[in-house]
Amino acid sequence: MTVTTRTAATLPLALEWSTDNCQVARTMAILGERATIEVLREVFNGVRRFDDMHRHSGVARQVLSNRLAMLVDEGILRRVPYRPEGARVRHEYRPTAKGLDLYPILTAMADWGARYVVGPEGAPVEMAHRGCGSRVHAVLECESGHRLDDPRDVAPVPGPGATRIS
Amino acid sequence: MTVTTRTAATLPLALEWSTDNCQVARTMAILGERATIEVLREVFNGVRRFDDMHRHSGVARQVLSNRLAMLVDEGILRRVPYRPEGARVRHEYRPTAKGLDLYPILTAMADWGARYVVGPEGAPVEMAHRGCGSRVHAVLECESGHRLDDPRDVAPVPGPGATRIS
DNA sequence: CAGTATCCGGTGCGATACTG
DNA sequence: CAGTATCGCACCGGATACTG
Repeated sequence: MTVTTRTAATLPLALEWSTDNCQVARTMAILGERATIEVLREVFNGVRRFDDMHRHSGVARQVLSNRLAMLVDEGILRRVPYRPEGARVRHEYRPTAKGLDLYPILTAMADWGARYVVGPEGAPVEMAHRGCGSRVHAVLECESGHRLDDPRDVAPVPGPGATRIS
Repeated sequence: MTVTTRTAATLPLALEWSTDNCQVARTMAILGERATIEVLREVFNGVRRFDDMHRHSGVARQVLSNRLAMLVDEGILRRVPYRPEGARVRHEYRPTAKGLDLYPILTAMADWGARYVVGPEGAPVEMAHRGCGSRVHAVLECESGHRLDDPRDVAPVPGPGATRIS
């Protein structure tokens, strides 16, 4: 036994389970590149056209092009054609439902970052409730309705897609 | 005006605000590398010794060494010496409070990944409430007590650390 | 305005070998 | 067992130039 302590004896040990195809790692594989998170921030902030994103974020055009294509390919953004009056057709990038569902992830990162990685001047960005204007945070809740304020009450367990290691 | 639509007129336009030092990007800079998330998963799963992590995760020794040092340096993990009886002193890596506070991020990613990036066999990993065993999810809640089930009710706004552009 | 083509540098990561 | 040293490749990302 190499693992020293486990709080609950019913929780299986990680060493007995494969972590291949872990959905957290897969999610990070999509979001983890630096340019990707910059592109997403622009889109969620309402900046949706190529050149505006380029100027505002500073991401190189080639990289921006690559990331936008990848995010469209993943179904996180979609290209929407529109026509400014008197001009030819243009495209803008908007989040899909799958893209909007990234908000809990971005909010959780904004919360953690605000607490641990920003200086005394405060966080550059916050999440707000459109309805009432209050700040929004990501909180943990279990399906029995308990709210988990202490992260030590959480533990990863193998899901239905886990595979046992010999 | 290059931005096409905004739901609430009170929300400032992103183009007027610098996104430098955004805490989401900074957080991603720490967590975004592939090996980092693998290391964190091992630690949160209770695998805390170097060689166990190496064998179980498949991360190369040099990379594992680098990531562990970085995470200790960031205050997310700490090295804890211990002595198995009859052996010389060893070290294990444990999450700090700052590290445990990553749970909302990891849970939000597990939720999103389970919905969008895993096959029909189901998610390999889930989060559980130690107290009652129920599955744990990350939900959005505002400081006025509203629960936000629709991510379209969220909008990023400049925080106290934001700086106006010219 | 909205990209693509091409080149190049930095580095994340894997593999192998070595140390206390 | 728990790392460090070294090598090499792949790839992300920046800069410049070109196209419809």
